[in-house]
Amino acid sequence: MPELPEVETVARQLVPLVRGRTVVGLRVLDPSLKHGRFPRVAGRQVVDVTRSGKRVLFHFSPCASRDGELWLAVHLRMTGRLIWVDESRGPETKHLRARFRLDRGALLFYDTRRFGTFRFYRSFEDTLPGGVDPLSQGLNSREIGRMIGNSKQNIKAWLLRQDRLVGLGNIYASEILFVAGISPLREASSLTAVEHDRVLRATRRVLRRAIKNCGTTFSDFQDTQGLTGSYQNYLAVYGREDEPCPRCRAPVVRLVQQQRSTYFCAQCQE
DNA sequence: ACCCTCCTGTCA
DNA sequence: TGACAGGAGGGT
Repeated sequence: MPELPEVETVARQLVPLVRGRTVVGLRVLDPSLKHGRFPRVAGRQVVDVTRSGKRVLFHFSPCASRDGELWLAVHLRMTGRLIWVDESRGPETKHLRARFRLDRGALLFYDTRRFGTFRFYRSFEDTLPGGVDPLSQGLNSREIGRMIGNSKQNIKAWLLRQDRLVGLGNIYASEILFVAGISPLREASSLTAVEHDRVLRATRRVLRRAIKNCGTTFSDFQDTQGLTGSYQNYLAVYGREDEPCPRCRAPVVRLVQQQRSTYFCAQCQE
């Protein structure tokens, strides 16, 4: 469940569960999730859990007698899930890829498709994503226009880039363009200043509402600690091919851009 | 600025 | 059996 609102939801839900606890150990069951060097994490405390782009960022205190602080970025990709269990007895082991044991309880990482990654960092600066968080203060529509520049990409593909805006994925890109009333087929550089403003406003409106609803959850598994979003009930166009557009009742169109589905209303979005 | 691939599962 | 799935890095 991996776009900005889902990752934000995961991070927020983990804070009260793991903050202040001491790590007993980390066991990696699937070596392919390891990226970069893996320092020793046992004995450190979890200082905080936040979101960095689409990654869940764990901040660890220094070890008693070792070097400095440590950060771990967990990227859930398509199917990664972080599940908290109080008793480590008898949890589901299918697709279990890593296990964090804390002083009480454990944090389990499940990932069916095994695209997820763990990456450790020695400094906070190194964890910073390449793009701008769309919910960050200070971002304005002029900056959107500047980032788009003369990009020849279609605006849907541009929104999916993580080196400009971070956090948008396939669901929210379609939803944002619907709210903004802009066709996903438009060349990014063709957007006007007014449309840059509509894109930014739509982005923030959609993301905030999705976060308020704990994100979008398709599969009907319920995560141990209530990681079940409800925003799927509010999706205007995503996954709704041939259903009536909520604004004009014309059938929602599905098309493929960059090998990924895009949904939009050909009547309302120009 | 694309297309493919990584991996596993589900559904028509 | 083939299309498709919330992602992104690598190659052309």
